[in-house]
Amino acid sequence: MATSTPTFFSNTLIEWYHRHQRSLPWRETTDPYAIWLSEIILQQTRVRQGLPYYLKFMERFPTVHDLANAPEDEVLRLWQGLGYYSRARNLHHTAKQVVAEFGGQFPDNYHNLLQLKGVGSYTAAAIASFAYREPVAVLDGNVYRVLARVFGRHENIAAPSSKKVFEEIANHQIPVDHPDTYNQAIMEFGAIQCTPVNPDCLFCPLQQECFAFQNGLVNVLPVKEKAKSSRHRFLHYLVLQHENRLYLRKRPGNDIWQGLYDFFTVETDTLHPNPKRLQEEVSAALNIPTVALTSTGKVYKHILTHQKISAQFYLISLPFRLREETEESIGIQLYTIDKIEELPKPILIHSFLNEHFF
DNA sequence: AACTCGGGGGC
DNA sequence: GCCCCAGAGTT
Repeated sequence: MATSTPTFFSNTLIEWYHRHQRSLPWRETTDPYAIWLSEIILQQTRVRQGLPYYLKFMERFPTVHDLANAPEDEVLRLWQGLGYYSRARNLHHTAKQVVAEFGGQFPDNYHNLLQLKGVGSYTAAAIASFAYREPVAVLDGNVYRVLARVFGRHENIAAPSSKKVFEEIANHQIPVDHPDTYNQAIMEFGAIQCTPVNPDCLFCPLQQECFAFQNGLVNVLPVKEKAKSSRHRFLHYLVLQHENRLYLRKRPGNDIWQGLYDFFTVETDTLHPNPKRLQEEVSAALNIPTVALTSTGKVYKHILTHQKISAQFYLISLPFRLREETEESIGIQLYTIDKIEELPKPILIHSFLNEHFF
């Protein structure tokens, strides 16, 4: 596992880190709650994007108890715009678990941290090293890239099987005396110096040691298999308005945006489906007479990692309320505009509402 | 092992 | 457009 003696690699990174590190709030604490929160927020998220969310969460939920006591909708609303909303649901779940089962105390080692929902190998290593100085190496996108280049590893970093290769290298390099600083340093180095494109090799302290630089492979390493291309989806949002309220629904599981609110939706396989069929589907689902469907005209494009969404909105003013039975079967409910502002929503929906109602 | 889960920003 | 970001959970 971890070596007791520093290596040239770890020494160089730590020295570089002391000169180039950014000042970030979660580096000023050893509170496992604050560190855990920051690590969940920063999963697959750039520091610049996550930082304001961290500050908002710490202000609203200074302790794990505050977070545990909050309603899920409020947690999701604060998370709105950050994406990968399962992180927020798991965050809330784990906060409640830590309070209910562990008396508000976070597990204090890598193995036990791994048991928490939303805490995988990366996050467990991060918390263990930053909060408790346990010598376990973090392995994130930055680390993969730095190790692949410096040590000349050609394994496909997208393949789960290559994880142990990099784990072994990283755990061989981590110094037991400063595991926290080392982990911070290698990630910071990847984020600032050894960037995915146009890394700053000219002023790199590892230039002489770096396999990729010495062999002209900086633009080849790390090897990463390209992801499958995404699918197109065409969503038709029915904005049903009754007096001063709109019908919204909380999105169910097994699809994007679980737990967030949007409108009654008809999904088609083309951008411009047969208008008559669309109308028939709507009137049947809502149990109302056929109404003219005229979209607001704009097609909202929304790009996700695995999906390209084209959304259209149809404003419909209902002179009556839907039958309760219909509301329940579709899962929609009337909300005032003020209440809707408070609900967690996909950015797509938030953008639409901003242009028409807020 | 493959798939899915957001949204933003650099180039 | 394409790439990647302080990854994790599910199947």
